[in-house]
Amino acid sequence: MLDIKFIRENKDIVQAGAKKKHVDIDIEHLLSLDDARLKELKEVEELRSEVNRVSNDIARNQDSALKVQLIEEMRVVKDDIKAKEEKLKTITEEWQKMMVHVPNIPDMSVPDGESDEDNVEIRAWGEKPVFNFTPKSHVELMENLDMVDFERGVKVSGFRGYFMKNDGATLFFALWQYFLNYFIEQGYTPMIVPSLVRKESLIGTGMLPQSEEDLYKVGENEYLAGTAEVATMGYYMNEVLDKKDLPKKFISFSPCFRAEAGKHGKDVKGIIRVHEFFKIEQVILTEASHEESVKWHEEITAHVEHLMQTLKLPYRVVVNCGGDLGLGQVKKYDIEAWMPSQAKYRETHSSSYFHDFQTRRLGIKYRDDDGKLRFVHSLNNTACATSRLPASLVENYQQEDGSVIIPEVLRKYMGGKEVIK
RNA sequence: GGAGGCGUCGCAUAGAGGCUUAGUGCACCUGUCUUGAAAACAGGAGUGGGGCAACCCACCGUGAGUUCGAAUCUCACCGCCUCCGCCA
Repeated sequence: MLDIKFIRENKDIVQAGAKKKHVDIDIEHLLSLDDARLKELKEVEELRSEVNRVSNDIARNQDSALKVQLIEEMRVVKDDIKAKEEKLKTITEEWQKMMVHVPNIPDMSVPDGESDEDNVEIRAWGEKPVFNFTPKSHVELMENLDMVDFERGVKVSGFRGYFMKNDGATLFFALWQYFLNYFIEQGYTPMIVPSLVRKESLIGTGMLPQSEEDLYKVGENEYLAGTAEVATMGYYMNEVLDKKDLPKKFISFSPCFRAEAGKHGKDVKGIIRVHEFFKIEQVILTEASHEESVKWHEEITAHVEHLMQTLKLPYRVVVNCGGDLGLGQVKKYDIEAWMPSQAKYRETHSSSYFHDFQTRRLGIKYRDDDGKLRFVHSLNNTACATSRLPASLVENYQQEDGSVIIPEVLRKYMGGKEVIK
């Protein structure tokens, strides 16, 4: 959510930002709606003020005939208030509906473009492996090594269901351990967070109302979150933090659920696109400064790049174009790991910053040195998404006989094992 | 699941339709005093919104309602506590 005052003072910038994100919204109309809202608000407040004043007079006055007269007068004013309040409510609801659809303004450095096709590579790392045989897909490799069972996964869980087993299961655990330990060393607070969340955190993070179809709804008010970001951001909802405690750095683990509506034909095979997976997520809350946000954005991206390098997985970093940004995102990098069987990079991490877009909705503030309350800035980046990361890993580390070498850094978490065969 | 009790300004408490647009204590900020601090004394101080301003409006878990007037009464919801049951 943007501040209405900010929108008012920067309507051209906000409108241009929406255009860059390919979001269709009429800021001029929002502002005329706001004018109407303020006009009604003023009228209602003036009437309420009158009622307050006269009510006090009634209480203090001893003349009972005058009291009766005043009460009668107030009865009329009250009806007037009721009618005006009704009107104000209607306008305010329409205003709010529009406000939650106003996108955050993308950074100057975000390239123009419509979809992920238009994202721009800014750097690539690692030697893509050269095979003197045709590389197998992670599906074939994992099934042959009995690391995964899709058939029974579908039997039990439905479309896109899967069981991880044997070295497939321990590989997940190994990655979690390795990533978690690294981030704890970096001063992050480890958390296991709920996936079952109420609406507030989803609206607060900007997942609702736009992306309702991507979520599983499991109750009147409860949904299954698609990322640990949701509950982690909800953690400090409606709280005031101490500036000296900033930045807050969380490394959060949770199951993640994605309905993947409208993507039935995409990535049907394998564990690239599934309805249920696990994720370790970085979440940062920092003071309200663009420079701080940019600094942390580079840092949370660098952490992941470092880990990819220690795993010796070839990857590239792209800067997402305007059309591929979420509603609240100012700028986003995707880190894409090399998938030999597809001969292309696939997104494994997504690193973004939001300024105070999320925290304004969630009510997460801190008291600044000048004594003013400000909304903190928020950022997040994937640390480790299992299943996508292990899918890339087995493909890059495969050998001609179908076995998979375990990256050195993970071996200690897999009982010293060097090869899955 | 059953039965009771309770959600008040950072914390702790008072308040039970109009001397409460919320009192008191602790903590906090500013003075006086002091070499400095502590103590004492005096004053200040919540959040959001509107207005150039004086000032006005809203907020006592959330949302509806009764009333000229609601922290206070009614209803629903959310949460917490105690006991019982069930499960681990």
